[in-house]
Amino acid sequence: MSDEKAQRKLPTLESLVTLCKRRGFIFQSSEIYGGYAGFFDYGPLGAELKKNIKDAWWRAMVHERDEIVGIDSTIIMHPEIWRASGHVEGFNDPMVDCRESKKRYRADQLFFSPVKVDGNVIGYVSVEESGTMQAEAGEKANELKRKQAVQGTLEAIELKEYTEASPEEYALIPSPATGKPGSLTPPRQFNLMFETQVGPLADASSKSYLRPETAQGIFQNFKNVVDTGRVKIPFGIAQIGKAFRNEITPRNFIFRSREFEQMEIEYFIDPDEETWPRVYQEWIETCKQWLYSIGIPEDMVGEDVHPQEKLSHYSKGTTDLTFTFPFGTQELWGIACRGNFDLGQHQKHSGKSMEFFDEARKEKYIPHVVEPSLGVDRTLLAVLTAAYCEDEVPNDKGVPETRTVLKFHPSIAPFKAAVFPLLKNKEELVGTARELYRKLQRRWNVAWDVGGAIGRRYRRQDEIGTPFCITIDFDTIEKDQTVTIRDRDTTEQVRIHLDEVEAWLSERIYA
RNA sequence: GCGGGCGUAGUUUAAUGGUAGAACUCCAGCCUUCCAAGCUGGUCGUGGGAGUUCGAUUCUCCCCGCCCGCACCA
Repeated sequence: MSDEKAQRKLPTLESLVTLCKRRGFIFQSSEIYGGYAGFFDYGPLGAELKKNIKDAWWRAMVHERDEIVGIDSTIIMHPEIWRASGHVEGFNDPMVDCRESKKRYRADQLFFSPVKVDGNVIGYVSVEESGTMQAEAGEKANELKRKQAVQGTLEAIELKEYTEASPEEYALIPSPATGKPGSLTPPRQFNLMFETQVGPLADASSKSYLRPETAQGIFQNFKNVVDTGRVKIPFGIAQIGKAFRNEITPRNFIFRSREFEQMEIEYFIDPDEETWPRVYQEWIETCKQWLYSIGIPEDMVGEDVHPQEKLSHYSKGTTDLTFTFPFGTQELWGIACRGNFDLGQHQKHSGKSMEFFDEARKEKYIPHVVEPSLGVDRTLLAVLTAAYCEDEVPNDKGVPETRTVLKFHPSIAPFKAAVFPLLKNKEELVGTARELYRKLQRRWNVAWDVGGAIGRRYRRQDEIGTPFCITIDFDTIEKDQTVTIRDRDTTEQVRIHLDEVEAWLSERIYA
């Protein structure tokens, strides 16, 4: 496995961006107006690919499972939902910049204290939040006293959050990085939720938000699904939809954008302590298997288990499935055990019971939840990264030429097959090819190409990841009704009878 | 948000204070019996805005976007 990984040649991000533009997968949004950072549009092929990924997920997670149902909730929801979920608070981290060291701190993780000697303030110290920050601050205070050669008794350091500093103190508090006062900015708000207003009057009471995650649409409908969906614990609710985050720095193409699409499941389970670890592990495995099923190689997928101390207070465990992107190994799929935090919060804020009556146990409880959360755009980028391949194929003169191929799994390829008449100026070839094309089109998205030499058409299809190219030649119409089917990855051809094409494709597309 | 670099057609690139040129791609036609062949023709460009100038793609400023690093990522 590690050998395979070492040999795998990752494409550069640039080569992916260029190909996506050239072949109509992904365009920068608002390009004719100079672009708009953090927003991307999907072109004809990208839209197909994205839809195929979503369909594959929905089929595997909803249709092929008895205990998961789907919903489709609104993007704009009651603003109280975001207070209950913690996003109004948590998405509003005040940040502090150090002008000198160019470092940035979260204001609630930066602490300061005046240094007092015999009741006189001789200066300030600051430290970053840590287990040893009290001792650290004490040392810095001692040093300050020594430097200033002040005599007297150093008073106890009382650390306070930087957010509690007064405007006058901002100028006196040193940066932890430089130790010099006056280089820190006041705390500034970074609101990561997009705001909007509902109704034509823009005032405080009309303020609303574009959802920063689809999950709350699920929690918010928990009672509705329980009351109407004939579900029993354990069961899941799935949703695919757009979400919006005002990222400070959108980067890495579609990896982190401001408008993106999520595929999320909230999987509701028994709150006892035995259930969640088992379900959690099952989900990690299920998610991995699904990634493999759409053609993502096992050696490009990793696990990042969050250490206990980094978990939020309500979380019992979080594991990220990671992927080796051109810009590094990054989070793809987050699987989190969120306990009953979300439903509990909504019960508290809405005043409506979120309890579930468990027939088997004859008791009521707020279910706990395991949340596998996956980004559609990130998955698409992972698929592109894994599929991109440059190899060498001899041209008609036998000279090797570079060939760019997207080796998509047939089930998600934008076109499942392409149909060509060998020559476009022979009516019989074109007519027969057209018939086959029409027939296959009823079942799949199929490409049609008559332009230029046959080799060019093959290469074009290679670049957009069409797994099979079917060519109608003179044998088809004059001899035995056979066609050639050329394989994208090997460039090898087989001849099969015209009537067998559909079954032949079907076997390989759904394999 | 900070620092650095960059911005000429879809792509790669040339040139200039005075008509922006090419190759490949793409489109059309001819030709072509299986891997980007050939011939003919065609479309498409100086990121946007101000300023200096008789004249700016070129010089200056602002904005936008992209890339790299830092920071951020509930």
